[in-house]
Amino acid sequence: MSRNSERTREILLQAAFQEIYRSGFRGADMDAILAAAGVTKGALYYHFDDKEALGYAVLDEVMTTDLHQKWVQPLRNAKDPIDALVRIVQSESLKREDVRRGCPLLNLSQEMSGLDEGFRRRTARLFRDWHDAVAGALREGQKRGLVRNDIDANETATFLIATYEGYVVLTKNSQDARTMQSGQRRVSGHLESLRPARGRTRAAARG
Amino acid sequence: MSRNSERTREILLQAAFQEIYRSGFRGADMDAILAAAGVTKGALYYHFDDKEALGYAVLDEVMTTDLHQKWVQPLRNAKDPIDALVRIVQSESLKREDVRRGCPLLNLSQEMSGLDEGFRRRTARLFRDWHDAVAGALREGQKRGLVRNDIDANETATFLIATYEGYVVLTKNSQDARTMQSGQRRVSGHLESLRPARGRTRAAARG
DNA sequence: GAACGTGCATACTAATTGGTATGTCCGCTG
DNA sequence: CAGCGGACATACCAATTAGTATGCACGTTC
Repeated sequence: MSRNSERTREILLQAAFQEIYRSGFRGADMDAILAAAGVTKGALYYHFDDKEALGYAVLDEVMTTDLHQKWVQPLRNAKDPIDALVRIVQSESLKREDVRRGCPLLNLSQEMSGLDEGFRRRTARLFRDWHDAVAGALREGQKRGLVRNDIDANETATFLIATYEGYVVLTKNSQDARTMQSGQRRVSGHLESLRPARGRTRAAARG
Repeated sequence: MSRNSERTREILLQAAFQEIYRSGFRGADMDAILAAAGVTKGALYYHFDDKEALGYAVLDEVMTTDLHQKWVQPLRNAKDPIDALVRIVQSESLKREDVRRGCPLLNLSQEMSGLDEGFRRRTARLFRDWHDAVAGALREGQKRGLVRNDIDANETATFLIATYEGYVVLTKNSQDARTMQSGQRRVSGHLESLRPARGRTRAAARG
């Protein structure tokens, strides 16, 4: 039954993602993953060579998919990129559990990027995908006159992601959703400031 | 020999800080700390009850001191708070090793704040000290006409720290100092924009 | 100078945990 | 229907590592 095999693998990946999200990669307990997945070690080590390979697969498959669903796809062909960005930022969950656990990508990057080059390359790729989705949307908006032309799309995308993630970090620490709300207002406000000055002005000072 | 006792304790704290900075708290190897400190287990467990107590002491003493030296003291009685803030931001090390390891406080907060309330309270206290130092400097600058009055010192301080730390996170992941340089320009630029509009404004950020 | 407590060294314990070796069910193929 | 390999389950191993038990040097005190 090769079909159940794929299903088992997927269940393991999801369980591994949750466990890693809870405890970090090094703190993730293989037995806890197995218990959550409802399988045993034989199944896990049949599908994955070792813990590292499982972690890599979680990044390559689960977290890549989540990032694309949350950021890449909504920005691709968005009617107005700034509207779309504001919508995504405002949709950030403020539930206690989500606030306390923070951003899965940030967590994993922060924990592993200095220790394991395989993890670093993968998290870097996801951050780049994220950055490229935002920067591409901004550039597309510039072409269509929806975004000011005097800003650098790449630098602005990095700034937006840095600020956003910075607030996620502070919120995870304070465990106070108001920190994140403040961040949402700030980032949304900055996004609004990227709209072209309605009326005239096409050539502003280039920073 | 009570004097050597204090010295041993301090050496242990410094070694523990370095090891935790390298490997995280849970990844920190007690034996590695002992080797670096040049003492043995008897000494460590004489001064600290367990690993958790050692971690708490590192936060309460080593990291608190570092934060105060880098942020709190330079901002206390600074001639111009914005000048002082820009100076601190620009002084961030761009050396490969420092870039790769990121911010000690952020690392520890990120790793432990969701898992251990003792760690969370301590990192939250440090973030609050940091925030209060920045916000206090901004408020003092407002009183003295060196900072715009139409900004909220608390919200601005949180924004500055979030953005700064966000760039640190991205830099740690990309391992490219240019990311941090971009962040320094952005944060410095924002700091300059906080000066009161007085006649001509908009001093450019120093490259 | 003998007792004593501080400050530390050494050797050991025990639990956690990633990984392996082996067995087995079962559907498919020849 | 024989047997063969894919897809697991079970039991075990071995290394790491936080923590403990004990011993001892040495200066201080009475």
